[in-house]
Amino acid sequence: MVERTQAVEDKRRQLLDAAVRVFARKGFHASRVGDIAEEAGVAHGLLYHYFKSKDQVLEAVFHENWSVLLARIASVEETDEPAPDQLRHIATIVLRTWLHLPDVVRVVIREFGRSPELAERIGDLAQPIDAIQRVIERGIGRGEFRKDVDPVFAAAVVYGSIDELLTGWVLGRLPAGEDDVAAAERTLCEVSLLGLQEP
Amino acid sequence: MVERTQAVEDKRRQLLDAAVRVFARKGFHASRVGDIAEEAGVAHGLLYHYFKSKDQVLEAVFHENWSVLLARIASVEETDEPAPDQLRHIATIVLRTWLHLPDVVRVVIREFGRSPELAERIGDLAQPIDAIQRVIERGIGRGEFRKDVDPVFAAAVVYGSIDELLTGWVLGRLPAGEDDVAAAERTLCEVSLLGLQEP
Amino acid sequence: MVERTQAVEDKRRQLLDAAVRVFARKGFHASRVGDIAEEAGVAHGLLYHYFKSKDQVLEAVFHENWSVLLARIASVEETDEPAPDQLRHIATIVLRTWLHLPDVVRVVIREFGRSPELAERIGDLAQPIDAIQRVIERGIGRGEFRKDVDPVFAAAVVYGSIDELLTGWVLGRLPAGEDDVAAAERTLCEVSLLGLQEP
Amino acid sequence: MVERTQAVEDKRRQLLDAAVRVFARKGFHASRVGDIAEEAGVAHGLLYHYFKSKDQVLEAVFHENWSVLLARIASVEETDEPAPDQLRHIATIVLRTWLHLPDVVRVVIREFGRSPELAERIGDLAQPIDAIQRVIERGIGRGEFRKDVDPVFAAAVVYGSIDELLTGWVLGRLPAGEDDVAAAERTLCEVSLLGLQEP
DNA sequence: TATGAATGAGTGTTCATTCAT
DNA sequence: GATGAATGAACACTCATTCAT
Repeated sequence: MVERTQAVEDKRRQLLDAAVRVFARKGFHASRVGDIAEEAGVAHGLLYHYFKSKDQVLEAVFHENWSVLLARIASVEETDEPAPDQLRHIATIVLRTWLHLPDVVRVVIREFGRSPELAERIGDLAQPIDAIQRVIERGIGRGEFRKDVDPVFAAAVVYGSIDELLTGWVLGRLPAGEDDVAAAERTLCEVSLLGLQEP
Repeated sequence: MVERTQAVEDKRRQLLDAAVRVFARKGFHASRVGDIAEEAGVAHGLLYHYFKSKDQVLEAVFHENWSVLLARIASVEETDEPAPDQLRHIATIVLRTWLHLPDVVRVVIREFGRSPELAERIGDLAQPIDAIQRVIERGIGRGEFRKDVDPVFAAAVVYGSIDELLTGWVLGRLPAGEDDVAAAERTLCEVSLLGLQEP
Repeated sequence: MVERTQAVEDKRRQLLDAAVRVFARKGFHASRVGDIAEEAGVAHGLLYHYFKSKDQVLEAVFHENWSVLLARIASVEETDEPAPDQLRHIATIVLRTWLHLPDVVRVVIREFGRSPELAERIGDLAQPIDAIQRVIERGIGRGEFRKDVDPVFAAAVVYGSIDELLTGWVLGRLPAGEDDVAAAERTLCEVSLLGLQEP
Repeated sequence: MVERTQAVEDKRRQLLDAAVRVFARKGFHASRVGDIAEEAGVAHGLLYHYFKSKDQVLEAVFHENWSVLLARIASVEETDEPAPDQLRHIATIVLRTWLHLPDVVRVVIREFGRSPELAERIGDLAQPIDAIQRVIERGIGRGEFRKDVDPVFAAAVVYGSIDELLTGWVLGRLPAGEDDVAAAERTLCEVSLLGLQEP
């Protein structure tokens, strides 16, 4: 029984991974249900045993891949590190995802984050921003960041920087090798973090 | 002849403005050609006298609205102001657009900037980033910015911040009134610019 | 303008008539939208300019063909003829439709009258029965029919007889020529009407 | 072996009864094979051990429920009662089925009797009509019915009345309690039978 | 016997685009 | 220029049926 459920779970995952690859390659709208099935090596009808609709596949891609990242961000928050270090860690976590799961990043960058419709269906979307905001607020409270910045806008500024680096890699307009990711990380921290700290 | 051209131009503009409103409201994919025509008060067939396709309407929306902004950014570059001031001005120009042309911003944020396909068709997309990069490079050269930041990534970081603020307004997750725009501007400059300058 | 509307109306009718023929031949469920379009000699997409859906075509078939018959039945009711004559006329009107519009009868018999779903969407369905019931009630009131029959059930009995004759013709289990229709009419009246009258 | 066959027969019956309930509730076309299996509490694949196809289930519903009724009608024919009494008995048998097996009646009324396709596959369909016709012919021969009615059409008329009463109950447009069935029976006999007899 | 994963043919509907008027 | 009827490619989704286990 457990094995059976396991097999089912494996197949689901197989479909989902195929979907990630296809969405990453062609974009969600241009991807047909048949493309996903073909990529997974199954008949397209099977997809509907595991997912309610093409839209739901996209949601699952998000939930079942991004949630890992969100959990790691949350665990950073629970640390008692100084706020600048926490921010640095969050940035690292997000940026390094590009190296581990480039296709997932491609899909997330392209399909999520700009669509009001998706944002409504998926509550988790803004979570990284919210986490950043909380860290900044804590940093201000502890005197680690200057008191005259608005945490709401500052969070957007920091998150936007991270997001844009990923976007640059996804769209191929930024160098995207391992060293480049490290360099981007450094630049990000130098600019955003120093900007947040007392001069 | 001139009148004729003027009338043609007017009608074209009328359709384009209708398209902006419709795209802003429903998103490009969910907008039907008939919706645009209806919004403009004409038959949908007429759209094809002025545009080759629905895609081309989207491109025109970009070119004919965003180009003004790009021109103003370019004119900032020609100034001999200090680099930090230039950056500040660029940020102001982009952010204030939210107050003047919110629908255009909605469309640009939602439809451009994440699509490799569009990016290929529209070369101008990255122009604000490029301008920012040039300003940063100039600033470094003049000793106004620190020498140890990578201008390429730094430009992405700065542009990402601007972009995310607009996105926050478009998606309604940031306060978007006139005062808020001013506050966002301030926060952006404090964080990004100070981060760029020598400590 | 009127001509234009006329042309549109004509085309709609052309589609509707094609639909009647196709539905009569294959039944509604087995008929594809493409069959109707092909029968009408147009592209299948055009059907959706005139009708909202395949279901709506079926409803239109009913409304725009059966309503004539219902009107004629209603006009019989307004006569001051004796009730038996009125019943006879109603029966004649319905039965003769087989000769004038056999395909319409085929569709009505096969698709309507047994489907609770359709009955809900189309209120007119029971109208012939209701008319018959009113005539019987009037006949009883005037002493033309015996007082001891229940008009509700009697109406069902009379209408059922008519309906079954049409069904017999549609299904080919009754002789269906012109003379046969006349003979059926006679039999129907002899049996049902005499049964209703005082012995 | 007998036990095995019995168990098999039981399961088959269990599926068939489930099918009757489901078809009665949603209609044949709207019923999925999975619905039947779910109603029976088994996996849908199992259905194909007992029936060749969904269509065949419907046929079995008919044969294995309606045949009882046909047998009883046949036994009435073998009686040497007067023809009017025989007709009365046939009517009673059919109408009372509504009280005993309402779901079967629902399915039979809705799915059989109007479909040429089914009529071809199931020869028994017209049997009640044929029986009625034979009784009428016998009645005419014995002088119990008038000689001037056409037995073919008269049979249709009588059967149509019965059929319409059932339909009225199935569709909820006639009162359907026990007393109502009795009243309908009375009305039917008064109208149809008296109409058949010599005035 | 029983399960339910897997298949894939089948279809209604949408909508960008064309073009006769 | 302006209209909107006409076209037809494209596509998500359903579901009866099969079959390995």
